[in-house]
Amino acid sequence: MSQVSKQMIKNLSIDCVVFGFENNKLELLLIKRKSNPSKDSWALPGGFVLKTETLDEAAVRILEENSNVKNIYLEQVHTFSRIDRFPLRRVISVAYFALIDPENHFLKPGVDTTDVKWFQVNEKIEFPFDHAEIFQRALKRLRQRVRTKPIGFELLPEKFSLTQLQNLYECILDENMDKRNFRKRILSYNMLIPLDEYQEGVAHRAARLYKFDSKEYQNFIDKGFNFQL
Amino acid sequence: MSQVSKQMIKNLSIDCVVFGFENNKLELLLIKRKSNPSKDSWALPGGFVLKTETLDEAAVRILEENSNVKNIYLEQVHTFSRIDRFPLRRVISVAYFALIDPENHFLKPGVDTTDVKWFQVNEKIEFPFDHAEIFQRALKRLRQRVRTKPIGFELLPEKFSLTQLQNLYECILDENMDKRNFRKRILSYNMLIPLDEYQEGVAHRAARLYKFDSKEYQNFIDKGFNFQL
DNA sequence: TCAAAAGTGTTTGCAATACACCCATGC
DNA sequence: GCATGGGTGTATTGCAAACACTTTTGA
Repeated sequence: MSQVSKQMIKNLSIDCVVFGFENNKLELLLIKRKSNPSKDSWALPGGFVLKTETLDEAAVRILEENSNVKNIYLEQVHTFSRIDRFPLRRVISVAYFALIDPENHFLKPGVDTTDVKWFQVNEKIEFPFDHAEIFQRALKRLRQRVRTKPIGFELLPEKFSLTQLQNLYECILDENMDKRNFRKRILSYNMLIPLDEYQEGVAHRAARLYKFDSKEYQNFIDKGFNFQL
Repeated sequence: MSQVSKQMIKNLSIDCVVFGFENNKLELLLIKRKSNPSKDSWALPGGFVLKTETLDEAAVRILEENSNVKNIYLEQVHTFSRIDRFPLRRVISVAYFALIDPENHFLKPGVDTTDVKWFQVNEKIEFPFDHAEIFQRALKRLRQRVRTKPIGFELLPEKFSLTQLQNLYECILDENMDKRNFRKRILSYNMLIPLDEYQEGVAHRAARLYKFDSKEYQNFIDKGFNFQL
């Protein structure tokens, strides 16, 4: 521990806003803090940057240490610097955001964590510190992202129905979309590969499943597009 | 100086990417460094954050101290953290960007600065440290900004012609636009107030001058729009 | 009268929207 | 056979794009 703290940059931390999608709801990954300040409250996974790593590297490490979530892409959002944002001393925090499929990640509390859990984004969450602000900022980024880059690959299971994808968009943007127009648009990108597989065990006509064409998907990540409603 | 350095957060700095528009060219404000490292090279105005200020406050202070440019709006862009980005020790730097009208700001070198000057963005600039990367990131942000929010108020004189405004857009995006379509589009926002004033002393038909309707301008800043070509 | 930039409208095509009914499945 | 969600096509509208000539002014 003394060795670890020697390497830490004590005034610089990372907070991770990790979004998931499950049961047709947008979710957020939170950890329960083992120690003070704000012991026992549910907070964004976070920690201090080490002298030997970049911020991107720190974000990946910290998320894994807190929650066991690994091998994901984290993107820097904003750096928060309110003077009293952390009660013990001046700490500036760099926020990262990520999208993952909850099904694919086994959660395990880390060293300074007593629990890790998914929360629905639309339930009221009492955040400690300035985490409410950080979360809002990340959500805003997500909403902007969904309009300009394809999304879903990271949030959905490998095989999914168009309705699932539409639900994801509707959850993120918090608005309803026309089914026919949505399908027309999303299929026109040629980013989805229709499979010869269908939903099973549902009490209605089974939906066709699709997967992403990762080449085309990547292509649109690079080029961007303009997805309206 | 010892008092000042006591207050400094020595591992956290700000770098400012300040854009201007003059003679139909997009410009960048650089300072000439008085001391090592990279003494005498032209660099982004920067400095260290104080313990008593937020990042936004630091950016404003640092830009003024470096260049005398004041009373402007600076927006956070990204935080840079390459481990060897600063040669003397580990320093993380938060980049800010701003848009100003060069005519409205009298430049004056600051304490650690021997000179301040506008450079054209399309000339090759040899940046020290990771300033090339920071600059590129800010330019990208500017290009994205120009598509989604009105721009120009901060970069142009109070009264300007539509051609000037179009030139600004063309410089930022580095592409040519159709004059009629540009005018149609920009006027349709009802963001410009036509004046009963015209260019003077030009060897051709004098262009009508306009100014921004600051209420509508602000409205579009808040709502955003989608400006294509 | 010439050069140089200002100013102005119309047509065309594509893409966004709105909209309603039949289909397959499990119970 | 009914409830549940899956799946499909067309007509309309509005916006983006392409495009060329006349006007004004100073030199």
